[in-house]
Amino acid sequence: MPKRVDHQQRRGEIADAVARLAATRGLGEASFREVAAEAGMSVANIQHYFGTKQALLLGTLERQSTVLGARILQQLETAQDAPPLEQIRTVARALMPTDDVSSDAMRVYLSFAASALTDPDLRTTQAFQRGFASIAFFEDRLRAAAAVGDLADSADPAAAAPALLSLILGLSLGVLLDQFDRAHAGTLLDGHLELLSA
Amino acid sequence: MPKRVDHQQRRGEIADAVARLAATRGLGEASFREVAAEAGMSVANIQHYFGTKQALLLGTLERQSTVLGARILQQLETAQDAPPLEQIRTVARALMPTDDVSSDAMRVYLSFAASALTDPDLRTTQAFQRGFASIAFFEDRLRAAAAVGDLADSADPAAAAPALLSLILGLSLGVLLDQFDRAHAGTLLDGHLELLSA
DNA sequence: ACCGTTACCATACGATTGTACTACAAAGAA
DNA sequence: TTCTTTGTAGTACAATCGTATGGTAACGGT
Repeated sequence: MPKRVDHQQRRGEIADAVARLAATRGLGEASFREVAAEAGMSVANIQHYFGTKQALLLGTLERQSTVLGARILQQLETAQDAPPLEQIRTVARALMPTDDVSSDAMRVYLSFAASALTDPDLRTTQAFQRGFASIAFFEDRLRAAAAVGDLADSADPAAAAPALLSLILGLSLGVLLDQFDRAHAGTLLDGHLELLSA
Repeated sequence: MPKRVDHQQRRGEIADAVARLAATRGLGEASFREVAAEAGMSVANIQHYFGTKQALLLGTLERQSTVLGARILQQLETAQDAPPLEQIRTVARALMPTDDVSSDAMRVYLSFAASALTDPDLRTTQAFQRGFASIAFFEDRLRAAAAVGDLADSADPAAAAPALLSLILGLSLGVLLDQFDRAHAGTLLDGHLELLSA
C-alpha cells in the first residue's frame, strides 16, 4: 500500500503528535521514541517522513503556525462586520489561552520560542516569523479605528500594534504559569483596549 | 581543606555556571558534565552540593531570582526621589534586556518559564513566584501616581500592574527573538507609560 | 506477470545522560 | 597524634538519545 499515503497528511499527523507531547510534557520530552508512541507508528517511519530531528521540529513548528493561522482567520470571519477594535479583541482572544485548545497551542508556541532564544536558525525561520504576522493586522485595524475616531489621541498605531502583541504574549504566559486565570487575563486585555479607545 | 569552603558560595558558583550555560546554549544543554566543565570542577563535586539534577535547577532558579532582585533594588535606589511613574520606568528597564547582562538574565528566566509550562512543581516554586513580586511594586507606585494626579482616569492600578509586567515580559521576548531591537522596545514601553499617565 | 518503488518495521550502534560508588587527601576534634 | 568528617575526583552503570542499516510486504507501471 505504498503509493496510497498522502505525504502531507502523514507529516501532519506526526507533527500533531509532537505538538501534543510538547503541550503536555514539554518539547524536551519529544524524543523520536516518544513521538513514535504518541503517533502510533514506528521510530523508523518518522525518520522516513522527517529525516533528522531538526527537520521534525521545524516541520512541527511549520504545521503549528499554519493551523493556528487558519483558526484565527476562521474566528475573524465571525466578526467580519464588527468595528475595528472589536476585531482586534477577537483575534487577541483567539491567540490567548482561553480554552484547552488555545492553551495547548500557546504552550507549544512558547516552547519553541524558548528554544529559539538560543538557536539563531530557529529564530529566523519563516514559520516562526509568521507568528508575528498579527502585528500587521493589529496596525491595520488600529488605523481603521483611528479613521472612524475610535482610537485615543495619544495612541500611535505603529507603536500600539507590537505593544499589543507583546501584551498578549505576556498575558498568555501569565495564565499558563498560573499567575492569573483565563478570565482575569481577558479582563486585563479589555482594560488595555479601553486605554486605546477614544 | 574541607571546612574552609563556604557552602553558599560554592553553590552560587555552580548555579552561575548553569545560568551562563542556559543563557548561551539553553537549559537543555545544562547537563552535569557541561555544568562541571563550565564551573571548572568535577561532576561528582556538583553532585555533592546539589544531590540531584532537579535540585541543581531549582537552586539555579533560586539564585537567579535573588541576584535579579538585588540588581533591581540597587537600580531603584538611583531613582529614589523620582516621581512614581519614573520609578516604574526604572524597574521596567532593569527587568528588560537593555544590555548583555539583563539579556542573559531574561533568557535564563524565560527558559525556566518554558520548563514551568509543563512542570507544576516548578510553577509553584517560591523562587519562581518571586519573579512576579514586581506586580505588587507596580501597583503600589501606580496608586502613588494616582494620588498625585499623574495617572490617567481610565487606568486602574489593580489591573494596570499585572498588565504592565505582562507587557514587559512580552517586549523582552520580542527583543530576544530579534523581533525588534532594544531601543525600540524601550520606546514601546514609554508609549505604554504615556497611555497610563494623565 | 513481473519488477521496482515505497511505506513500514525491527534492531543495532555509539554517544550522552543522570546517578551511585569508591577512594583519597586535608583539616578540625579528641 | 589519631580519628572522623568533608571537599574533591575518578569511574562504572543502566537508560535513553539520534541515527543508520537491513529487511519485508504491498502496490503502480510496464
